[in-house]
Amino acid sequence: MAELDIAEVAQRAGVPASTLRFYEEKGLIASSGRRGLRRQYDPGVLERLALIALGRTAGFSLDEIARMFAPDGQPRIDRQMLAAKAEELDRKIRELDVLRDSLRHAAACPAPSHMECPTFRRLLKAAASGPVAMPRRRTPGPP
Amino acid sequence: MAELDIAEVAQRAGVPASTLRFYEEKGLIASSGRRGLRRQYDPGVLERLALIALGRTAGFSLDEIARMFAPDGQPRIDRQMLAAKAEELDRKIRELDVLRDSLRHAAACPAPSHMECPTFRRLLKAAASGPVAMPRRRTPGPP
DNA sequence: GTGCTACTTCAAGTCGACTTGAGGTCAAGC
DNA sequence: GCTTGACCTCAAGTCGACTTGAAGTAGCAC
Repeated sequence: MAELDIAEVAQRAGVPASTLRFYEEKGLIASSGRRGLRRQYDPGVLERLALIALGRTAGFSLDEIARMFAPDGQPRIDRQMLAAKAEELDRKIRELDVLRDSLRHAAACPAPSHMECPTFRRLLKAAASGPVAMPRRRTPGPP
Repeated sequence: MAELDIAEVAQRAGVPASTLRFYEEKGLIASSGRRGLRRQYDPGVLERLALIALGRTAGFSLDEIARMFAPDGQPRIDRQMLAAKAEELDRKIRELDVLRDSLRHAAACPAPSHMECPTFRRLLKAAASGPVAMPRRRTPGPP
């Protein structure tokens, strides 16, 4: 039989079981049944979890991802949305490119203080005028 | 006289006054005095706020940024830290590059369902094996 | 001197994605 | 049959960066 125990899904998908329960509560995944208390999953859940991980990586929220599944569970991904996200990502990448180069310069800059480095000052001006949203990192941390 | 009122600093720096108070509480900025109750700022605070914005953009936390100022208020930025952040940023950029390209492909892909597109499936596998931390957006929102 | 209004303080609330803790249950091994 | 341990539920907590709300106050115009 092909049913997977929650522990196995957790292990294979690389997420804690608590996350699986949380996703279920949010309607992102479904368990195919129970053995006693324990959730059993259809192997297809792994693909679905991969899809969720992908969506998260692309910057979609869990709610947005939830909307990407048709009621029957089939992914129903709006191509326009993907294209829009790709463009958004592209803009962000460009910004990060500039930032990375500037950081590198600042790191290598021979000016005695960063405030005396023209490149650094230019960076500052840019930062002052065009703030970019930047992230927190996901740090699940140890038990 | 060159003192700026909190409202003016807020306006010029493009952040709400509440943020300035919050930053002060965190020790990131300091007001130069008061006129009555109202905070007055030295114009240098604008540069400092730009520095903070820059740091945020680069992915530093407020606490990390706080540590980038010497007790005398002068920025004291560790070049090694900058270089490390630049490398971190570079890795992230590469990941996002791949992701963007894949999203674009998926958006343009002629397969009837995404699950039948080989590129999409490859993407999925990658997402499943190497999860990437991705951000929340800063959405200050309307009053 | 009175009002208006933009500031002030301080505590508490928000957002998203989970995690943690307390107390309970059950399949399996001995 | 009893223990063990991994799962269960449900509520509450966490993290970071702020925002919001209530209640108070001072500078300025009149």
